[in-house]
Amino acid sequence: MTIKRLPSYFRVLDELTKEDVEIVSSTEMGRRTGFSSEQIRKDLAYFGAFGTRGVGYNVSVLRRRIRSILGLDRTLPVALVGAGNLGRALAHYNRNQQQHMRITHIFDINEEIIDRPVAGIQVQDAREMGRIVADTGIKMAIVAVPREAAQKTVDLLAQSGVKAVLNFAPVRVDAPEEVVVKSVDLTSEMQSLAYYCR
Amino acid sequence: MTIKRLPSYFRVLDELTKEDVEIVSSTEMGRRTGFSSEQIRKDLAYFGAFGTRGVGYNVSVLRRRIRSILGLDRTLPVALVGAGNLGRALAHYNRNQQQHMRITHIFDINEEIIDRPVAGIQVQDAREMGRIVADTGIKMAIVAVPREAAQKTVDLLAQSGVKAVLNFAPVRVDAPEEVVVKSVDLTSEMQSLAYYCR
DNA sequence: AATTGTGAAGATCTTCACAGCC
DNA sequence: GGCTGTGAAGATCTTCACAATT
Repeated sequence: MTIKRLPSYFRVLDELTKEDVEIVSSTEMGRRTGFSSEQIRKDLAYFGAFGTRGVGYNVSVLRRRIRSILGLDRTLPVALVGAGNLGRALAHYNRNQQQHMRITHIFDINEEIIDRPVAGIQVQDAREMGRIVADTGIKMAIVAVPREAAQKTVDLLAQSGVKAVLNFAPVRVDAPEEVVVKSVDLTSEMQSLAYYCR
Repeated sequence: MTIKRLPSYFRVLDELTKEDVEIVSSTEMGRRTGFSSEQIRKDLAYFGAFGTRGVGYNVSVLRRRIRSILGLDRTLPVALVGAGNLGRALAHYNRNQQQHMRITHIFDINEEIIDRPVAGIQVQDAREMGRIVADTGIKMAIVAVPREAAQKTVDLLAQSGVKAVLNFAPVRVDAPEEVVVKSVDLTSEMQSLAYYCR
């Protein structure tokens, strides 16, 4: 709900920081994010009132606050499971993007790519994943394995202490209540868009 | 709303077809998709009643009906714009997946990859995109360009007759009312998941 | 004068509950 | 007896409208 929109606000606040803007109104944030100004005020008020009536929001204060709410004030280590086409693309993408979260471990079962580097990270044997993830205390994982392997992968990750999973396998996966799974199914997205192509 | 869920139903119906199941209840569909049975019945009833009371839904009839609603009874040609890491991964992914929609054109502005093949398709010069998309009547496009180029890319696609866009650039893009844009922002997805990692 | 924060109204989406049909 | 189709109730999400504050 609100959490889903915070990253948009965060991105806009980054833009505004680069533009040396110090104060921003909910209306201007709305113009840049596509959400309504009331929505934005409600969202921000939900975590405590950060604005000044008659003035607006202090960009740097609000940015830091959202960063802290999202837990991005410390760089978050991420495990990537599956180094096929999609997994490798995600690894490269992540390397070129962010500082707030970084893929630090990559796992696969394919003998041919184990020990080889992908985006500067050595691929590790997926059979050791449980131990390594638990030992390093990794809390977030990206699953880019074939659909048949997805449920077992998520089971193992959950068991190893992972709290959030971004799943790219086109299948529904169950997880214990304390683990959040967000699925991105590219085939489904495209199929639903096909509806609008007549 | 309903449209978003149809691809899940479609996938389950494919599974059931492979398992030689002829009749399925909304309860069983719910078990497999994670949606409630009432939800599923409402969704299906919205497009006309396909079930038989006391019995269930005929798998092959329902599958064909959903395929037709989504417009996937003819293979849909798709243009991919941007052949960087992500674009190339999407091209390979699409080649290995589906028959219902196929990437038939790839465009980029990088001279070094124009005319080279990606996933068996020759990359074309993005400066010719408008003409080619309009001439071939392509209605769906995947945008995997840098954020700075996203809005102009969508503008050109919309102008060339595209009706649906799957956008991977991490930025809000505006489009005319008759064009549907669905954005998948991997950074945003990960950032909102970070919230659950404490 | 401008802009936030928020209760109330409105819209949308989901679940409940059961009549209707096989 | 079992399952669909659906109006009504409930829940959730969004917008409206305005008092509070600078």
